[in-house]
Amino acid sequence: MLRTHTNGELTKKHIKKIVILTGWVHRRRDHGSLIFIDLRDRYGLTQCTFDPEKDKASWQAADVLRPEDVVKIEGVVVARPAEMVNKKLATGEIEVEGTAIEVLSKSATPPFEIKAEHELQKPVNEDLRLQYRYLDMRQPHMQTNLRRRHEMVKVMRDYFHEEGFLEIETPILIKGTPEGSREYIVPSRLHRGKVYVLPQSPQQLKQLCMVGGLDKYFQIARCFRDEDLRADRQPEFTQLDIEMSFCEEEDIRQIVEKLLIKLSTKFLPHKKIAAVPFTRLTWHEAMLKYGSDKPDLRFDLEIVDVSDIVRGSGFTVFSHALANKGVVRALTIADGAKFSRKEIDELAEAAKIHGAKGLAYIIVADELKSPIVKFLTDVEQQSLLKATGAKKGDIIFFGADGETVVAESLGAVRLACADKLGLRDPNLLAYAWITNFPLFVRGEETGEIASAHHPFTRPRDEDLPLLDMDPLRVLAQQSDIVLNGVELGGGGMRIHQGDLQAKQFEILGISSAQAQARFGHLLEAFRYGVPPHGGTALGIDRLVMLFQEATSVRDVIAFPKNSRAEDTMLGAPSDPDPTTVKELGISLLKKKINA
RNA sequence: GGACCGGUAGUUCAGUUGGUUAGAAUGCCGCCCUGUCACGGCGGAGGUCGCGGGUUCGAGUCCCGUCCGGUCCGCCA
Repeated sequence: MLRTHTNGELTKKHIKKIVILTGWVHRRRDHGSLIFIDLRDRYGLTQCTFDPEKDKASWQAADVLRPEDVVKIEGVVVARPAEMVNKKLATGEIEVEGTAIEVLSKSATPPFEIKAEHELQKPVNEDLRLQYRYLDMRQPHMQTNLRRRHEMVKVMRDYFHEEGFLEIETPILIKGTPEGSREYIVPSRLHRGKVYVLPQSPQQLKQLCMVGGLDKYFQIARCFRDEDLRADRQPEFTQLDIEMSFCEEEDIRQIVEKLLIKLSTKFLPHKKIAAVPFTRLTWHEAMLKYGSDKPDLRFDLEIVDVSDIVRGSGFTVFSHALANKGVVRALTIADGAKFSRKEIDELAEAAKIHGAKGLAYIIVADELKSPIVKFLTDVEQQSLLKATGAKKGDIIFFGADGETVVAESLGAVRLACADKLGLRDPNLLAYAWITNFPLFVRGEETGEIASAHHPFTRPRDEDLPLLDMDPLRVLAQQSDIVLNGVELGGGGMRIHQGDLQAKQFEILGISSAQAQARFGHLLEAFRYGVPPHGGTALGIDRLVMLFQEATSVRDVIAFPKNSRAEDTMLGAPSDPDPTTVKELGISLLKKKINA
């Protein structure tokens, strides 16, 4: 190594030692004759001093150093006088009296300043950060995030190894299935006019690993989805993917729960896990009480159904919604009576984003204050107060519409109120299992039945008879794990019988010929002895994001894409090379589609 | 595909009711300074106010369009 020590390790123990340090010039403080250079690397900062009376040559070299120059500094470790100790630095008790400087690489003035951990910093524009990601990575929060990510993944690997899992790599070039999210395709030179597809998840391959007798599989798996992005969604992302044989759904939850507790106590010892074992809610309960399949359970604020109370109500918004097979639900916010008119309008906007036409409310004071109270009978008013448990000082919000709109809009109002009231405790880890997901949903646009998760999800055994009668009522052996209102991942039991799998394809409107074409490999594999199996996948980017209190997964990914799925640093995606396009036979692809 | 917020110096931002030469901090450059650590002092350079059009005697400011960035909805088996 070019250095004897890093910039984070010198202490009083090293005094009088001759050392060689390397790193970036973080800052230069020039006192006319005496010059201070803060030398920075991943490990910390070390102050180096250059005194013309002690060493003229190195002092002259220090005089022309600029921030971000990469240098090698030789010198002797000396104690700082007591009054000059810097308590903000791990190396603050010493400094290095420089005797020689070698400039390894000069730096141009960077487009933004690199700040140290203890320095105030305002974040610069993210597109600039992404364009100069290699500079942004020098910032302490990025260094911390990426280091913590590594440490968390290390814990996962060690954990699953100890639990008897094998880390198996599945291919990135695979075959597509038109089910599910949009896929990235990769044209093939050897097979002109044909394409590989990048996996949205290794789902089928890990199931085939179970057929292959690997028993317990895990992978830190890169997944690709060509969908629009969000703060917590990237087109390529990493999931902790696991699958096990001869298990039941509870075994999967146990293994994940144990890991999450381990990670939480190791990396967030100052935070409290809200409930161990983790809270469990059925999907129906979650949607009713919290208006979300990923509820933030750091606070209560529950929604109740009041349809029966206002069924005959003179308030037409309520009665019309109920007449149209909708529901009326109420969300009571303790201390919400203090909301201003403006705040209530903001909450109504939050409801409208999710399809609500408005947001009726009642403020509970000495009397009920509300634009709608005149439409409600005394009996209705008293029943509503009883059903909601609202007390003086509270506000009750109402949603009246189709069930989904009411749930989601009141769910959004619930979260917005929690923000306004500061109820989202940053030191609480509210993990929750959302269980018993529906197996199927009706597609909003197509009106056809579609898988809620994926077509390999196993129905609950007791719901098997419903498959023929009323498939939308079938619940799945499927649960999601949620942390503080963010979906970390989900999984459950898979179908391991060919006939049940075939039936499920049929319900999904996939003909046996189509099923054979798309999933023939799976159906064929299911003929040769399949262990009952199940598994799950956790979003590693999201998990690290939450642990680091980052506001975006981009802050825990070394080289993320921007919100338009571009890498502005590399300039990807880019125009293809014409020769390559010819070789790949992309025009053939077009012809095939037109044919 | 849609809604909202933003785009002014390298960076982070301010810019009043439309009014003279568009400011601050920081960074950058130069000079001074031997104990600073976000060093300090003095001086300097640095701007197509995203772009195009319009209204006006006059536009960073108002209007229309457009591009770019971000957040959200749709979408994400």
